[in-house]
Amino acid sequence: MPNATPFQTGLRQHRRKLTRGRQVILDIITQATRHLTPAEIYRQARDKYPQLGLTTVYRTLDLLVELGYAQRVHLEESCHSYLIATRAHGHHLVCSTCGRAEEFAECDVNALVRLLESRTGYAIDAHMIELMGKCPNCQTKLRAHNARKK
Amino acid sequence: MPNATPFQTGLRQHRRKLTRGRQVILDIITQATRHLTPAEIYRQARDKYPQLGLTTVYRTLDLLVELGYAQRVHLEESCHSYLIATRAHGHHLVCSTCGRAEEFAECDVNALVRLLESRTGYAIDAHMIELMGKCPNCQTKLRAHNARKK
DNA sequence: TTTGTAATTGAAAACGATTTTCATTTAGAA
DNA sequence: TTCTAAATGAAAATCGTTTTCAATTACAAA
Ligand SMILES: [Mn+2]
Ligand SMILES: [Mn+2]
Ligand SMILES: [Zn+2]
Ligand SMILES: [Zn+2]
Repeated sequence: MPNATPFQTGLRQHRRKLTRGRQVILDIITQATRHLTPAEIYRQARDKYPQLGLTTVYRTLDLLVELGYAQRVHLEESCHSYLIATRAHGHHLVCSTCGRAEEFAECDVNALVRLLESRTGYAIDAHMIELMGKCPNCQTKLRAHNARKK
Repeated sequence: MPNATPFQTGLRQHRRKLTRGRQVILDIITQATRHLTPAEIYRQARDKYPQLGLTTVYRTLDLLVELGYAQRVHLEESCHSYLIATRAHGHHLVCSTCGRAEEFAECDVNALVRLLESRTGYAIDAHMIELMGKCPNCQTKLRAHNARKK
């Protein structure tokens, strides 16, 4: 099997199949210079492959992320949770198990901002920094749970 | 008018009214140690104020964010756009006008992570960093547009 | 206190994004 | 070529959010 693409190889390793829809979708996000929503990808994909279903677009994007061929971008709008505001400029450290959150103000992005502005020409005016982990409580519970299981 | 709360004062300054629903919602997120979705807030609020509508919860949260009494947290799940993955560990600088994105790998969070781990006891295992700004193209267009308007 | 009015409300419907279901098709190993 | 697990598309269900609208309410002004 000569000339297998990395995508073909990756799929085979995970016992997944290469289909026309998957190839078309990967091609689209490969060529894009901007982030695309599932609906946008669906519209573009149907030009090349009209019978493609939107469901398959969602499933394929999940697969591409899982296999590392695509990544998600988080945008400002929609799908939020809310926390009381205690500082003007706050970022959060959120427990991925229970949702508990600690606020922090330290964020030293100036050096990074300057570097990227000169590299890309963008005028950077905002940033989003969030850290995820396990809170002390959840760590304790998890340890107890693991001990019991042993 | 003695003893006005900061919330009452803030509302009056913006010519908004203090209602029972608004007070209940602010109380809930004030007492919470975790982030809460609109649906979660709605459920809790109805214990204290059964006739409250979910619509009002959404409207109130927008208001609280606008006035600076609440802030939004972005979570891992739902509401994404997608980009091709070109690096194992990539963050993005996204143009807020056209959506164009540049990937970058520099992210120096180790010092921050250590500081916060010792301060909070969390075991930090992930982070989300995204920068927003205007790409060179959009800056040019914007400048041209402003010049024409003058 | 009463009045006037803009702000606010809740119910219902509309909306948009995402997921589930299920019968059918298909990629690719054997 | 055969066989089967994987994948598919259409439709319906589900979920979060917004819009609409007539009724209510907070509160400034009289
Ligand atoms: Mn910051
Ligand atoms: Mn990083
Ligand atoms: Zn926790
Ligand atoms: Zn742009």
